Amino acid sequence: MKNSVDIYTIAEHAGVSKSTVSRVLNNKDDVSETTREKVMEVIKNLNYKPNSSAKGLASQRTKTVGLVVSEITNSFFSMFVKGAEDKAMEENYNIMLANSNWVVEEELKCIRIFEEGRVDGILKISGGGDELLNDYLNSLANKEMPLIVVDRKMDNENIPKVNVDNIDGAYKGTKYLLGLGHKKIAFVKGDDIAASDASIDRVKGYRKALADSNIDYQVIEPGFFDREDAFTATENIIKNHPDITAIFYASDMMAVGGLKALKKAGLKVPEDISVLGFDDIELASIIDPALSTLRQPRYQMGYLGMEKLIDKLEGRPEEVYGEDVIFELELIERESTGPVKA
Amino acid sequence: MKNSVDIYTIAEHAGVSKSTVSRVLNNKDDVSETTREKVMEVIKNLNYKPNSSAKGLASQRTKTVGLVVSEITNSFFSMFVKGAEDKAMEENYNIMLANSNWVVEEELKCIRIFEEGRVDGILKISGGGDELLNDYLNSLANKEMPLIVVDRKMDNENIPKVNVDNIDGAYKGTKYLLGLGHKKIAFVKGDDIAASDASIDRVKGYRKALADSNIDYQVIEPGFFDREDAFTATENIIKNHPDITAIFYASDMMAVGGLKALKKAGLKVPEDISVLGFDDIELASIIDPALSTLRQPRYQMGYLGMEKLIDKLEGRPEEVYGEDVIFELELIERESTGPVKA
DNA sequence: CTGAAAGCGCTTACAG
DNA sequence: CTGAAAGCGCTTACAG
Repeated sequence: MKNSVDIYTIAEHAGVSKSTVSRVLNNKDDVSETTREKVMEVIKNLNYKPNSSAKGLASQRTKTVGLVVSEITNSFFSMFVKGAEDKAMEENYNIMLANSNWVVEEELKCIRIFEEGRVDGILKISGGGDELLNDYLNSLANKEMPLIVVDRKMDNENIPKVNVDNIDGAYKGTKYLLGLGHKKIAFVKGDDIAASDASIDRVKGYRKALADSNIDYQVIEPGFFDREDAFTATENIIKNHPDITAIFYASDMMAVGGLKALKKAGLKVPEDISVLGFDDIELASIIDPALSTLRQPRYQMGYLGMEKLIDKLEGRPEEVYGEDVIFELELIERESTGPVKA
Repeated sequence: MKNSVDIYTIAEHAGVSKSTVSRVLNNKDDVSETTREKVMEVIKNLNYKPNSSAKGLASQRTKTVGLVVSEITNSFFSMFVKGAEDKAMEENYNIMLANSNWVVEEELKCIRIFEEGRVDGILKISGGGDELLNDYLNSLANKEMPLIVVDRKMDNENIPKVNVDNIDGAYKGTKYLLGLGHKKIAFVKGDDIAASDASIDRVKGYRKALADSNIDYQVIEPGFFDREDAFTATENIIKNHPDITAIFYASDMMAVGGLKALKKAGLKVPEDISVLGFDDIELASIIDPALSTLRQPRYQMGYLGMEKLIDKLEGRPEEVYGEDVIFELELIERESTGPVKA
């Protein structure tokens, strides 16, 4: 069962000891230039590939991180993954992928497997707001396993977070609509129970902006972050509040459902009614009319989350990764919003 | 540097030897029921987690497979990943993810890392048609590393493949349009150089269907599998061939670009012109009008690819995984196609 | 059904 | 700057 070419083979061919080979492999600086070159040449000639299990066992580090995502099929999430992946590649870390499909049990299962020394740390992206899971994550973080959480609130100071300011984002969006002259603005919220208080915070931002402008009028319909539910929510809104001139959706996907309902009702966007989304998913710029929205820098968030994790794993000072980072949402104006009708 | 609780700790507490602990851990059948229970209990009590590096080193197997994808952000590809992931989970295999971003060098880099004993086998999804890469894959397959290729042609009998019958799919689509009474059908092809001969084969299918129906009329425009290029291609088609009544796009994403061009030109779909896509990406059913298309069973393809790989890794008989599997495309009728105008 | 022993391929103090 | 030796935490014939 012996591997054909291992570190010992290299040592023999180069006329040195295994220790020395290991040193050049790991770029230790206390090796003479001539030995290093000699060893490198043998490595190249014999096409030697270090065995990562052996390395992992001996060094107690695997140079791989675990990535937990709720749903990789959704480009909203895969954009985080891509950012994280790119950073990992840069730093020569590998990624172990776990797709939880929104199922808490699966998420736990994945994390447990990660704990089997397969992984030096874990990057968790979004995910449900389950209590059981939270407890587990907390216990993890307080123990030995480095953990970073992206796109999600967590009440644990030991877990560095990368997130977005949802209150401010919704505030900004509402203010923008107000600035366009809209006075009757409906809000289609997501799912109150869902992850990261995203929907709750967005509702807060909407309300705050209205209050700051002394506007009493407010209509909030639940769309559950679902396209079809948002379709229904939109039908309800235009039926019950025909005087409304703008609808702000807590996600682009819901806005897309809304657009369809509006079209069905014969309402033109943005001439008759303005539509504002949230997230800036790829679809937002593809759909017709292109959606105005609040952009969430998902690639950067994933990238930064991975950067923090690796900083931690590499033992860099806590100042560089310990602080939470909260990104702002950027307003993207496209075709679905316009000034209120005179 | 010793781990607090290892197999030896368990052995001590249970009053047995490490060998026995290892046996129950690996579900060997030659352990008495009483010892097994005793050991299991200790394992549970001490919350023991086996160290996968040690396991990997000793057993020469990591129970993880490498997944190479071109672009995880694209839901077309992530659907394969999800299928593969689900199957891996079922079989208790882990997934190491590598996103090549379409860059051949990165793809090679990923595969090389996988070779460092991190991975028992590789599942390659789509990807470019580079010669260098092909050679490398061939050399891999002929050596020790199990490899399965999904959504891609490869001239190597030692590499089991899971693919789709593109010629037949395009044939079917064209026949469908013909059946609707269309006689002047344009085809927007993809990228001749791209992976898997997908575009080339689809063009073949289109031509074959026309030939079988004794129709000489044929118009082929390149759209490079790109939305914007397809937009331009569509403008060219309607300008140069105003008598055309249907356009068949080699991908849904191109069809979406086409829809936009058609709308801009004031043409109604499907009243004035029918539009048929290829792939059945999520967007196809979201867009308005919903796209008729040929469905590629990506989830199943990913799932089956992983199944084959694991069958191979588990040493199951070659009959169960050695054969290539070619799926048919399924015609999905939605709103963008209709009978030709009288 | 169970244990002792060798070994998987590396890293890492320690000594020189 | 380099080598010998111990050790990382498992698995796996081998023997009984």
